[in-house]
Amino acid sequence: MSHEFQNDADSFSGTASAESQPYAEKGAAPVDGIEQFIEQMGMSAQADGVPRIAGRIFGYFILHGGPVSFAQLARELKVSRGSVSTNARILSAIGFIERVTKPGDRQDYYQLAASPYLRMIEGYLGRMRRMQNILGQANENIPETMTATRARLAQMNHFYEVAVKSNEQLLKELT
Amino acid sequence: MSHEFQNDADSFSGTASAESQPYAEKGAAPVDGIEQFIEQMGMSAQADGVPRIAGRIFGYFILHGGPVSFAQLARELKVSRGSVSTNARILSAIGFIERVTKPGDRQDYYQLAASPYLRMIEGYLGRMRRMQNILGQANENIPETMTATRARLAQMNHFYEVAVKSNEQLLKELT
DNA sequence: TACTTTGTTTAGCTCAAATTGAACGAATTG
DNA sequence: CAATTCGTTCAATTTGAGCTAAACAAAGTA
Repeated sequence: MSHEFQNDADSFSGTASAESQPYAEKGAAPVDGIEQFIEQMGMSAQADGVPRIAGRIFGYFILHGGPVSFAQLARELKVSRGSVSTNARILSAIGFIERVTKPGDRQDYYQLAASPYLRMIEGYLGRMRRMQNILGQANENIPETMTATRARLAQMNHFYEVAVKSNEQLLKELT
Repeated sequence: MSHEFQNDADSFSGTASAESQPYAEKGAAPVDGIEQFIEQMGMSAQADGVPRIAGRIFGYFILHGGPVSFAQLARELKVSRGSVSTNARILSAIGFIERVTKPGDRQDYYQLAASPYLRMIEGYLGRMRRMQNILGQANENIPETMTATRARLAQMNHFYEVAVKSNEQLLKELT
């Protein structure tokens, strides 16, 4: 096995090994670091406008890393297959996780992407450039006569230019 | 007047000066750069998980800058006083706008804050530190034996450390 | 004191997005 | 070919948040 996750290599919670469920029972509060982390990632995601389940899945992969089957995700996170389907697709579209195949296994497997954090920065950059776009339009459409307004827009644009450069730099550093 | 906004110094849309309403009539699409910018800021905010009206108010202030009365905001953006109340409070809590008073005037006035963009970065920093917090907890609660997991968490933490430093640097640059 | 103006708060409506569950099609296996 | 298994999709439900309108409190003004 490529990772040393618990004695049960296929599962956090040992669902496969019968009765004992050290955490994640019912709708109870997180009972240990694992559950807690996953849950916090969910909350965090939600706060950032991302579906909570996507956050939980991402959290799960940060902890687990290695290839995890679609079914296992649904089982361990206790969500419907539908949710796993959509949210895993979201995550892999962003580039946080990626699909992998196991020869002779029909199931879908996912694993943590190589550098999910770079994608995070790329996300920021995307939003900033979108803002610069809006500013560009404003610059075209707002009359010359409104000099103070145009000055503020220019200032705002300047901010984004510096910020974009800074994050591009950061991206390089982390590569 | 401290700003050269249209001939009507108190209003974008000249509501005060009777019938003409060059833009912003009914629920119609934006008809010029001003309206368009405000609306795009609203959409942008919404996409970032911020109430749309907060975004529109912020957009309004980027364009207008100067002290604007509470009532005027509600009137020109065509939103309820309740919405103005809550959203202006949000924006001033973040530090994007600030309340000012006019002697002998009971109304609330708001104006664009001195450096709203710095606050934006501070916002990023806050979220990143919150993530580092979560990672700190995980580091405490996750058993030593799960070395690969802990390695991934450490890597994640490293990312945030670098990112935080980078943004602190950016903050300095812009000050 | 009655009346107006101003901002906040609260209850309720609306709307969008998340999540589920079931139906479905594709692939596999017996 | 039946019977499973798997992932996607779609309809329905739930949830939550934004927004409004109305009630309200505070602070003038007549």
